[in-house]
Amino acid sequence: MSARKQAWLVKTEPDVYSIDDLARDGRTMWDGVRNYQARNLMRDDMRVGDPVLIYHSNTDPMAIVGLGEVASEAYPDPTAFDKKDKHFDPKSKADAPTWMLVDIAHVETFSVPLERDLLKQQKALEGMMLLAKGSRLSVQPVTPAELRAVRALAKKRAR
DNA sequence: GCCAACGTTGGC
DNA sequence: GCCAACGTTGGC
Repeated sequence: MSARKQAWLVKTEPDVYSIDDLARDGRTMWDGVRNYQARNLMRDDMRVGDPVLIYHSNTDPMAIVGLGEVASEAYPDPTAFDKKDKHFDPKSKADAPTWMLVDIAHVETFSVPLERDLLKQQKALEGMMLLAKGSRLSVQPVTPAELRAVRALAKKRAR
């Protein structure tokens, strides 16, 4: 028996890539992450099949909008090698890639987005990294209790 | 639009 | 190695 899967949360700006885009694509390279801590989590700690909450940041309303799952092992982020890409990084070399990513697959879109204000009201989510002041990490671990609370909330709010 | 929090860069 | 300056994230 495998250990309980680690759960995650990833942020995305819906203007750039939304849960609807993910639903349409089925799965996608989670590219463009340029933060070492976030990279390390994807590279070292994510496992295929881990659940991933999808969060819309920098938008109105900000909300957890659905669930995905890790769909690949980590591999080099090709956008780092592409001069024309916004996330091009001349320091990342093909034989020693700086930036790694995983694929994320769509699992479900919550019928009602779980807005940040609502999340903040949940006792069970008090310690959630997402809700901490100044928390900017775009790939973050989620505890089993937090995942359970979010899924329960999604079910309760479903219509 | 503002700005706090945080990460990175570069001069020394 | 320190730290000031700068850039970015992202909530408000």
